[in-house]
Amino acid sequence: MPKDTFFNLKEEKQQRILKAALHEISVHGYNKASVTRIVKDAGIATGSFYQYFEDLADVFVHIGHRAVKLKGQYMQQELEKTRSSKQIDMESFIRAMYRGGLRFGLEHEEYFRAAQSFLQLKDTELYNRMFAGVEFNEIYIWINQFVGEAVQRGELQQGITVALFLQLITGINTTIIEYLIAAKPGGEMSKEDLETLCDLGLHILLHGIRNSDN
Amino acid sequence: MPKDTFFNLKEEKQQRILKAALHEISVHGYNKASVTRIVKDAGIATGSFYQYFEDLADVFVHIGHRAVKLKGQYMQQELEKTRSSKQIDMESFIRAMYRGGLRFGLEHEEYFRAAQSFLQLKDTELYNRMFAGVEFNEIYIWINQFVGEAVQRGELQQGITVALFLQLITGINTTIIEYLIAAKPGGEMSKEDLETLCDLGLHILLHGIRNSDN
Amino acid sequence: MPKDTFFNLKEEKQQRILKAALHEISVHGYNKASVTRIVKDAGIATGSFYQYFEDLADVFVHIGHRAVKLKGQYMQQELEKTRSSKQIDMESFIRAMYRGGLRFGLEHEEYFRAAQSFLQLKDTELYNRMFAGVEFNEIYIWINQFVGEAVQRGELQQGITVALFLQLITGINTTIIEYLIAAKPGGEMSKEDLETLCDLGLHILLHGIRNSDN
Amino acid sequence: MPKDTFFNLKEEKQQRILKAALHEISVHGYNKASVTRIVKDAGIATGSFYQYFEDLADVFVHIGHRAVKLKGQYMQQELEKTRSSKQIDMESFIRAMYRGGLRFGLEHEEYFRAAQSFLQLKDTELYNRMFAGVEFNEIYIWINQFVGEAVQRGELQQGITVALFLQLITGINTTIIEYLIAAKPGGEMSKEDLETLCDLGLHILLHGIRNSDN
DNA sequence: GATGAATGAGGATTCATTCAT
DNA sequence: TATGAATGAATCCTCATTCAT
Repeated sequence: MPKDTFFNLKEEKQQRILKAALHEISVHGYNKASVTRIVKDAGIATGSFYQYFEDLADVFVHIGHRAVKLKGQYMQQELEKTRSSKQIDMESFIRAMYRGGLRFGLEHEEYFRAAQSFLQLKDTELYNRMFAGVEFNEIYIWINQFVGEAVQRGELQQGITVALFLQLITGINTTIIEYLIAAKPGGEMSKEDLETLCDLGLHILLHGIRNSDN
Repeated sequence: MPKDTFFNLKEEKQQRILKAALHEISVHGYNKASVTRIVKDAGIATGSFYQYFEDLADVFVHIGHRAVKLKGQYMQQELEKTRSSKQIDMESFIRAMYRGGLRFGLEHEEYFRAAQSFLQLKDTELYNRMFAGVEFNEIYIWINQFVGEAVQRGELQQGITVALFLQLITGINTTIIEYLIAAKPGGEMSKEDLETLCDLGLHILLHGIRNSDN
Repeated sequence: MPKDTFFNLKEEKQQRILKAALHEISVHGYNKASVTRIVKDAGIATGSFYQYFEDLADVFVHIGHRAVKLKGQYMQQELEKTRSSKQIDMESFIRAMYRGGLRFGLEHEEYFRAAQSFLQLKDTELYNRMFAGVEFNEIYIWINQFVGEAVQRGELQQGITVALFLQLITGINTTIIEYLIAAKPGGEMSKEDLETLCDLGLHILLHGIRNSDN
Repeated sequence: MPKDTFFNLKEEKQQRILKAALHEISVHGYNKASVTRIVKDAGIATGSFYQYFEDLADVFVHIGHRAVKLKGQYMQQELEKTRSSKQIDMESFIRAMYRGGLRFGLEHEEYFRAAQSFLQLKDTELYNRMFAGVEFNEIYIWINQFVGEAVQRGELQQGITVALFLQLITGINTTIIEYLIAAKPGGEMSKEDLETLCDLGLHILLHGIRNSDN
């Protein structure tokens, strides 16, 4: 966790530094990220960096936590749009998870990239440090509960667990986001097409990849 | 591309070197891969390495190509199982793509890991070098054609392109493989459960994540 | 020399700071001593440190001076035990020098360690700064005079100068102290053995290392 | 221990590097020694240094071992001068130890300084690494045996152990050497005075510091 | 006087790549 | 062709010292 000295900084400076660090990971990945570039980008001295953070891993874990939290907020927002009715049905739930994840990825490409990089760390000590306790965030607890019950009631395909459920949604999510990002540079995809594409992922989650109208 | 000197080596030595390089990427990821470790593992001199390859990227691109080719073979095999009838229907096709990819990942975990690492490189010069021309492999040409036609006939969900179609299959594939690999150490999953899980991915591709029997 | 600001501090705070600095040198040696650790240990701010002292060397010189002065006091005390008779003979004198030094080292291990560290600095600018003027302390003036006269009267081995005389006593002293300190942890040496050992150094100074009874 | 790559170097280069490292320690002490200065002084690349040695400590341990060995040789030489008679008496033995140590210090001032620096490390892991096994050198085994027997026969002052015996000789030795080195710059001490001074230490070891003719 | 954030030169160490043998 | 020593820029990180508050 960042040291107190970091949190004592003026908000603007904190943001500047985090932005530089986030940018660094999103571009070079966690493994090739460089303190030197971060401090140059943030306009601070090398020594300062180490007065704010224990080491490189420290900032990254912090950024990871922010990413998880932020994505959680996006998902929560989407959930709230539907929660007018007390009971939330599975389809609405999946839609909220998916849409939240999608908006998060599209509106925060750098966080999305960083998160992708972190996921590569699987099985490392840092990965555990990063995601330890994360599942105990408000929203994630709720998700766990909801999906867990659905699994028990047999509302989901045989074999799906809570973990796998989320991974599948995230997987489709990621695929669509990557595709959209890749498409952007060459022609700025029309609003319509974008909308179609977003719905596509959701549709696949709900009905499979085939067009069953056929 | 590896230099001629590499291909002139005895088959066994070539394999030894590639195996070492593959192992290195699969363990440390492309970014942290080290020439030093590779040559030590392969039992060759540092200098020799540079007589076989332009540089580190060179081996990696080569390995990437092998991975793509190998995966293509797995998919082809699956296709051939169904191709008894001249006409192949969409469901059989999807099943073949999916099963091929799944078997590839499970039987060649190191290639799978390496490939995951390469996918992280998106937008880099190396990524382009790696995947340039790949789509012109025999099987991939055929896939392109088949899917292309299906898209035009509207057999797939609105908005799906050839590229996206493959990415989606690969995405689900990857999610399932990761899940299986992660599950292994803690309890050796029964044959049955494994089978169920494999089918699950396929089912999702075909019918969505919900249990529509409900 | 410490700045006035230092001497204006409450006695207790001065002591706290000096104690921290002394501890630091005694543990890490002059070369690896760290301002950071000192201020943390003393419970003051980094900036304060530089309001009290010119720099790190400044505290150290100060501590060195205190060590010299303190050791002088121990020697003086021992001298006074014998000075009942106006005339002090050479043997009594040597005994006093030796015993004073020994007690100083054993009762103030940290000062002893620090002093050892300082002696390593020979030929450096700091060393000169440290020991410049030291010989003009009350007791040292007297010693100089006494030994000087003894040298002139030929009461000491040919070739001995005042400086060498003191260095030799200190040398034996140090050897014995180091030996005692090293012996402590493994078995708590009996009072008797300790006494024997202390006398041993003195005996060597007076009669050589051999047992001349033989 | 230095790596093979180091010992494979041309003798001249090995010497150049060791000389640079030795010089570095003798001037700055072990604690402030800098790889950068060493490589610059030796005229090699930073990277090369780490192809020869594990790390800084590695060279230093090596140099320490050389110092111990070299000093042993000096003592052995002196012993051999006397060993015409089969039996060697205690006085001749002490003289040999003392003279050997003295010549070593005077003819190899840098090794002497380095050794002084190493002795400061007492109680550190490096110290143990440095001196582990050293006592098992040919000459030191012999010394141990000889002194051990003398102690048992009561030929030495009550309370002296083998370890203490050597420390005392070394202590006097060091004092004299330091004094001589300090005296040099201001006037190059006459051959005679130097001789006198050397004998002085020996005399003290044998008969104490007083002139007992008086 | 007191504080503690800011600084940046300097520390050890790594590693892809070259090159002489 | 095979070798492995040589290179040096780049890595992360430390720490005495300054300075604005």
